[in-house]
Amino acid sequence: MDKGWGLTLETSSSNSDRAGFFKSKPVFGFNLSPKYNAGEMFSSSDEKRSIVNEVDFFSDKKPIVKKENSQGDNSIRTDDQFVVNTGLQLVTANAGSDQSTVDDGVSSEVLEDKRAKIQQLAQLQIELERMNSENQRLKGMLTQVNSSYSALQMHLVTLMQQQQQQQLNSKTENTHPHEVVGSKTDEEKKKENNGTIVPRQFMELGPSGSKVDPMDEPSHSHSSSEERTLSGSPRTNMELVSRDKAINREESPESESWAPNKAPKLMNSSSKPVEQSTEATMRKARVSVRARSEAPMISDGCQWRKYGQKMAKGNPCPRAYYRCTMAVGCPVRKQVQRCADDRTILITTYEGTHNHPLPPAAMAMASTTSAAANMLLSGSMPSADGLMNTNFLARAMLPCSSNMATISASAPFPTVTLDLTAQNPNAALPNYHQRINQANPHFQFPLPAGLNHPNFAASMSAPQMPHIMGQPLYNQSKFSGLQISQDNIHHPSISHDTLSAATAAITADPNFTAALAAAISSIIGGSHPNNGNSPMSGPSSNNNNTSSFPGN
DNA sequence: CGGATTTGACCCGCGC
DNA sequence: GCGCGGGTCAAATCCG
Repeated sequence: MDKGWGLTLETSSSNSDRAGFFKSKPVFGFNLSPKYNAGEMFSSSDEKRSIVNEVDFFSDKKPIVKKENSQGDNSIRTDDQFVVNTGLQLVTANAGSDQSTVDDGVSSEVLEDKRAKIQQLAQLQIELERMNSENQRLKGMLTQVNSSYSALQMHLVTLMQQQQQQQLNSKTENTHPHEVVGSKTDEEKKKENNGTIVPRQFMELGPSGSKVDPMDEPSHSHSSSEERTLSGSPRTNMELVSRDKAINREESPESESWAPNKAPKLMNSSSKPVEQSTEATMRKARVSVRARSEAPMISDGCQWRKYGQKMAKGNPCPRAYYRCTMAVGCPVRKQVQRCADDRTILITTYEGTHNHPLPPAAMAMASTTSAAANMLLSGSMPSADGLMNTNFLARAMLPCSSNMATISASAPFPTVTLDLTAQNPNAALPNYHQRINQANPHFQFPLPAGLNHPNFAASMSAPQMPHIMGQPLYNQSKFSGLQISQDNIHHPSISHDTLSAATAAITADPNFTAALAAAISSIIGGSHPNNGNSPMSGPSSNNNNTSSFPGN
């Protein structure tokens, strides 16, 4: 008979090393299921004894005590996740009372010993209750802090944007009060500026937003471009300016050829200048998703039309270009390319914001990319601010995440990279990707040991992004065939509720930082796999499983 | 026949 | 100025 009283807590999960303190379910490696079948916590014995069959450690109610003959090991099994091996051979809680059946052969010493053990058990029970309540309290505090933090961040970003806009407006008025909009070509502008490119502000919000976005109206591209060169923003970013020109070029024909409904938008532009300008800058921000998939394209709920394919330098796999066709003139595009080093990895880069209602299937992804773009805009403030804002995002995510998302706020495209492919991004990073990022100035966030991205800008983690994206990454049979190895998912069990909460958080919150942080927090809370009934499973007409995928 | 895809050409920015 | 590379266009082609 094992009289050892060492309380061994065996956990079959690694959750305990992952801030379990703040999780709703597992606390200290326990799954706080109200019912603990303690029938197995008693060692086998030939002796009949009254045993505690059920112990409700965490309920307000007293543990349920049943008299029952039972045999078992010394462990407490909890919802098939954790096993608490008590090493105890417990007898009834009121051992020695009339209701207990004690073997007459047991000595008084043994009885006292048992009483002591029972007291210890009770103390443990109380302690667990205390910890549970404390866990709940801390969890609530964390939630509150997160929300407050997000609100503060948003407020700060808004203030900075307003301030920037004020500066922009004042400078525009003071330095070029009589410029005629739309009267000069880019070439003329270059000549006027001695061929130099005048830096401009990344964001153009506020009253000056009455400027027409070049991507919305080709005929205004020059004027808009000119106004940008006149902006005289304190920010000196040649790349952004250059990129803007490229965008002007790209968008103008696009608007002519496949965006006939841009005219109404243009007419609204005067009434909603901010939206217009924001969309223009959205065009620059990108969200890149790296995921294992043998399908030609991950299904994200939107309809895409392929408009080009190019061989990219440094990657034998061609890069395919898609644009959203769910609405005429939708500016959203995406690039799909297989990783050069590991062709099972599919790199999908989203750019832009949808200008149309989205089906539920596409909401999560679209909101995420849109919000990411928003976030990156805030991270594109003048250098110090940009750094700070980007740190906001990472810091918002880091408390609950570990390693797999990257912010590259540097030009030419500020990009958020979500790596869903491996636990160790160092191993997963393709050289191609590294090359891209090596060219960029970057900074890095502190991450758990061994999980940093040495070549990425700001790293943060989102191995749970499949769920954040509302994408049925576990279900490849239905649409995309997207393969996410469970080995590569830190939290292989994500509940549908969690998914919903995460998706809702993102779709409801235009701010990527807050939304993503909330989503990750929610996901870290743990649960079980989505069975593939994700909203992402909606029909996507032409976007999937074609044989034309680059690299296939 | 209409829509989607393919693919060569083209444009533009950038670096040398 | 020239070449390279990324991105897009659009005619040709494919496909249901």
